[in-house]
Amino acid sequence: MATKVLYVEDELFLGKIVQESLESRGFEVQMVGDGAEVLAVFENFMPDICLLDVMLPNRNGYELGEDIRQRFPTLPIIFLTAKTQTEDVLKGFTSGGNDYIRKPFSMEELIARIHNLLNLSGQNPGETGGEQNGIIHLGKYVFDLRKYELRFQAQVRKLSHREAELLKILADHRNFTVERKVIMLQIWGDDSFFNSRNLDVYITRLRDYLREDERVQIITLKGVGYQFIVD
Amino acid sequence: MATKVLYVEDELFLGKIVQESLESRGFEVQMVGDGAEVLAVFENFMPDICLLDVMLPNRNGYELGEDIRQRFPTLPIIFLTAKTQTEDVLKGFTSGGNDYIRKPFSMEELIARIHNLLNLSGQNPGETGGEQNGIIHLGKYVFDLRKYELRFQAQVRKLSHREAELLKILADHRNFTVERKVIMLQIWGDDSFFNSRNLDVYITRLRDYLREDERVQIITLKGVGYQFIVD
DNA sequence: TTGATTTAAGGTTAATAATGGTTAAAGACA
DNA sequence: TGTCTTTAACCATTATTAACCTTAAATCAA
Repeated sequence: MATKVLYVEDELFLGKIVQESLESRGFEVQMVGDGAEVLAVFENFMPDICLLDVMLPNRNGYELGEDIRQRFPTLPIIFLTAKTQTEDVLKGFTSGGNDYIRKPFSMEELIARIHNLLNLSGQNPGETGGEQNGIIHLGKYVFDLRKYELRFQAQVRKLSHREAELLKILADHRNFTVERKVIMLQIWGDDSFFNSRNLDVYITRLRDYLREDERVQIITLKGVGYQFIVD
Repeated sequence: MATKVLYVEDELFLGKIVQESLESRGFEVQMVGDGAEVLAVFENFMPDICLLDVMLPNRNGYELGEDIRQRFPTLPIIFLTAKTQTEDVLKGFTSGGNDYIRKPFSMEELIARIHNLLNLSGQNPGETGGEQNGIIHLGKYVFDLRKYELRFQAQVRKLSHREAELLKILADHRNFTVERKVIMLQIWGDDSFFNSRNLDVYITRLRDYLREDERVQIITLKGVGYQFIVD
């Protein structure tokens, strides 16, 4: 499922360029030219993230941001500010959005910031952590489900079947508790393994593989199971 | 008015468990065991959200999802996928639902995702204080619920599962009274522990951990419970 | 009513039990 | 053979129990 972007922009020419550029990267973009129409759009387009130009014809972008924030408290918002905006306005908006970008901006920067925000609010649904075509983003790591590869920067580590199974289960439930017995049943499917130390061995290995990014952690809930934390 | 959930599930045993669990949290649940009957149900039960098992006897859950989506474009849909589902099927469903959860899932996760999609705010009562993204500020301390970390200035203390559970209960009720038996039931869930000194041991530990800021205190109400005071 | 005494609840610390972590070696499989 | 999985042995951490100590409320005597 593509990440949905609501993009509020009155300069249609710039808007089209940004929209197409985002779409070419796999985002689903809904562009709105008039600030007054925005809240109506939410009726049939629930975005994963909002991009708001602060200079809008009918309403101030910051006000709009506050309205959105009130209705959807966890929805990430990025403000786009013209470089003529004064610092005072910037200061004033500290309450509102999650990020802002000065125009003119590069698409690289915009996309990086979108990814950043979507990865940070880790409890959003599904692919917020980034699953697409069997690719799961886990902090600075990339886990390729099909190839059983765990990539970090330039290095690629081939995972074994068991390693991959376990990592997949953890990743599927990231930021939630997975009971030990659930993992056991899913991987070994057998009660007789319940006193084996097998799972522990693989947990140790994954922790070792994931050591480079401390925002990725496997937390033990003794007597219960594990929690795979990904910021 | 209770949130209405339409739950399509052919495994009746699992279904009953999930249904009762949801009902115990205040949801109104209509369970349907046969995919072919689903659209008829909408005649007299208009849900706020749909839970669809993708492996159904008469129809594919994804098809069903598309039908529902067509008739009710904004109705949130969560797919429940069995572990045997292949990745291809997952890829195929990109058009459909708003979220998916792999079986087996925890009720916590299911409920969190339902809340998330419906934008229902706090599933935990009493978090009016400074909680955001699982971060609770307690005087000069910062308690990270997800990472089980208690931070004070530069130092970070990893909490164990029990320590974190207890601190969370106290923090959720900060500046109010929590009865001893409430804590006991929530953490140990068992009357037989009522004469154990277990809770006292953990209270001692938390007091020790929280010693640095005297505006944070755990006060004993003898014969009743505790009061977690945070200025 | 006041202060001493009793008593039950909780505090503290150490010991024990249970669970998980780590590492290496043995077994299984291709 | 070489790689992956499992087992085993040992270590570390966490949870629970136990023993003993402290405190606050309740009771009782004057």
